[in-house]
Amino acid sequence: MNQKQLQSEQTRKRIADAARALFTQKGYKATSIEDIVSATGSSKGNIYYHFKSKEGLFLYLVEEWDQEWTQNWKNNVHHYRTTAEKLYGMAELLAADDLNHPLTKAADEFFRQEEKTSEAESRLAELMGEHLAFNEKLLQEGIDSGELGPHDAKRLAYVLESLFFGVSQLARGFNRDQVPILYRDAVAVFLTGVTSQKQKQLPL
Amino acid sequence: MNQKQLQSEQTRKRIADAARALFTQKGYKATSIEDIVSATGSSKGNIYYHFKSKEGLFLYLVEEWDQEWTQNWKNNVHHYRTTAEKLYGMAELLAADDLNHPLTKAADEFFRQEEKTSEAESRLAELMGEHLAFNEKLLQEGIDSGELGPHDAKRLAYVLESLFFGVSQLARGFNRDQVPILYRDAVAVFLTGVTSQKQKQLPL
DNA sequence: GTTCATACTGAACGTTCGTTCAGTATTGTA
DNA sequence: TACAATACTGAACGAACGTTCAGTATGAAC
Repeated sequence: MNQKQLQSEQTRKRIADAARALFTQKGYKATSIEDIVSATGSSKGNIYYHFKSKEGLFLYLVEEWDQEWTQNWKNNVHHYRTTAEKLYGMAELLAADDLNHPLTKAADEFFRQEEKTSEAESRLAELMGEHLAFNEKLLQEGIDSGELGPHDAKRLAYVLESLFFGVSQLARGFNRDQVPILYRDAVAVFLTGVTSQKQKQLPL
Repeated sequence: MNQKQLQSEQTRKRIADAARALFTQKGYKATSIEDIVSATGSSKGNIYYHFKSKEGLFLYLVEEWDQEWTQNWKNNVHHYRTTAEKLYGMAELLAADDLNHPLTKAADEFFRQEEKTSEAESRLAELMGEHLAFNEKLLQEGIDSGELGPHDAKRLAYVLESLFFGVSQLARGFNRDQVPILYRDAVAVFLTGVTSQKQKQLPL
């Protein structure tokens, strides 16, 4: 790779990283291109050289989040045996990222505003669906193995998603060391709520 | 009361109601004064005659939400005996209001944007604190009576708040009849998670 | 019927926003 | 060194925003 190509890629990354932090902090609408200019030192035009539009930049970030999260999970999943361990693992990973939940947060705001490309709309819906399917699969495995009670995995997936989403929102106002505690509390309550009667020895 | 005063009050209410629906649907920033003008038929100037500013209007709505919720709760609380019933009751009330959670939703977005009066900021923080205190008190009663296990009520209050907040967000994309199901599922999981071992007969 | 406070209008304002583009700098290529 | 492609700049744009205000309509008070 060229020096030029390398530098270009670094610039692209610098913009993406700054935008990611800003979107997470301030939300989609409240983050302006000017904010990103200030945070990066790049010019306005340069941002539009690297990304098609504000929406395109956001969509790129969401895809990136999704991939990072998937990768991160794959790297760690072999540490966990039971569903309980997996859920606590998820909580830990989510708490560690200060950007928290990869999809549902800024995406939610973006989702409900009217003006957006139908391409962006459908892609986001797709990712959201995949994410819920991931939750459902994890829970279904726990149910099948008898670790969790005979619940409806699809409905539980919504509850779990709600819980994690809510925690990630509430955690924004917390001190850094309180965040993992809230995540763990949440998972503990959830797990006790769904674990089968036969095996009620929870970790922690 | 005069005919004029009455009509003025009706106009004020018409503006407030429309604004409430719009803020809930689209969020704070994405709702423009022009949107409210379109929804009410009132003029821009008239909105500023009745309310100090967009922020003032929003703050008024939050106070109104808070009062309505408190009143609604007081009207219904005598139907519920146990903590479990109270939580299911809360879920039902929240699900019934399509505006859902009175404080945490649009307020969260409003909260994290920088430009806002310090008056608005502190008032919002105050209301949020009261709301968490309400959760905590309810849970503490359950713990004291032995219905719930010996948990930390303050920490549980955060978990419950997260759960309800998450559910209210996720529920936005749902069909009307699915919403109460999600709320009930959430409370069921939460309750099973926190109920003491001695009395594991849950309602539902 | 005249007076007056109240209720309301809508054009205009100053900002801020996302986006564009003509032009410049920098680097790879021949 | 000359040329071309890529990377970047920043002024300028039109649209949208929250807010203001001089002016008008309306019902209450006398």
